[in-house]
Amino acid sequence: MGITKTDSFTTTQNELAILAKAMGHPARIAIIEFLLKTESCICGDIVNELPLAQPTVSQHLKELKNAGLIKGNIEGTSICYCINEVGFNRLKSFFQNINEYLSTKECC
Amino acid sequence: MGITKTDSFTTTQNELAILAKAMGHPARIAIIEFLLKTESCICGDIVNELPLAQPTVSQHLKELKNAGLIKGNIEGTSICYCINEVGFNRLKSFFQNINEYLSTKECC
DNA sequence: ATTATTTATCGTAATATTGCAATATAAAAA
DNA sequence: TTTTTATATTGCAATATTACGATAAATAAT
Repeated sequence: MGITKTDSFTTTQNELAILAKAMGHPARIAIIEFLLKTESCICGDIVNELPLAQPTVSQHLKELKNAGLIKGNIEGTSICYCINEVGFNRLKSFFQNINEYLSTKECC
Repeated sequence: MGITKTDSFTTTQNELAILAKAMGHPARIAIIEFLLKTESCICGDIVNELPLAQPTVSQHLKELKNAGLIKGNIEGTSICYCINEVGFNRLKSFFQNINEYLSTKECC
C-alpha cells in the first residue's frame, strides 16, 4: 500500500509523528541548525549553505513549515525563515516526558 | 531519485535524522507509548494493542530497533521489547538544546 | 517597460515506505 | 516427533519521498 492508517491512531499520535517525521531528514536537521546558529535566516542563505539544489531546499522548507517547525516572513523579494517555537516545544516536552518516565521504571 | 544524499551531511545530522524518522509514524509513536505505560512488553501484546497486522507491527518494531530506540530480549518463544534509553536521551538532549538556545534569541 | 533577483511550483525519474497475505523459523508443549 | 505458539521474512501492490531541471511568479532595480 504505502499509505499510513492515520484514522487508526489518535490526533496526538499523528501530530507528534508529523513533527518527528519533518525532522527525519538530514537536510532538514541542517536547516534547523543553520537557523539556530546564524542571525540571518534568508532563504537564499539556506540554499547556499546546503549541498542541494534550490528547488529541493524550497521543498524541505515547505515541509518544515507545514509541520509547524519554522515560519516564513516575506521581506521584499526574499523570505526570512525562522524557527517556530510551538513545534519545538511540543517535541521537547514529548521527549522530556519519556525520559522522566524512564527514570522511574525498570525494564527488561 | 528518492534517495537521500547522506554523504553530503554530517554524521550527527544523519544520526539525528534516523532517530527522528523512526518516530515519524503514528504506529511507532503508539508502540513507544504502549511500552511506557505497560509493564509487559511482549511483542504479542503490542500486536494486539495496535490496529495493524502482525507483519506490519513486526516491521515497525524492526525500524525502532534499528534506529536504537528499543531493545528486544528473547524470552522463550516470545520477545520482550523495551525502550532503549540511549536513543531517547539523544533526542531529548537535541530538542532541549534547541529550546534553550531559542530562549536567548529573538527571531523574525 | 525591461531586466535582474529571489523563491515557488511543475513534471518526472529513482527510490523508499506502508501494509498485508503467505510463508518461514524457532522454541515450547503434547 | 508432531503440533502449537510466537515472531520474522518474503513478495508485492499502492503510495510517498527525494532530487532536480525547467519554468512560473512576484518584487526590485535599471
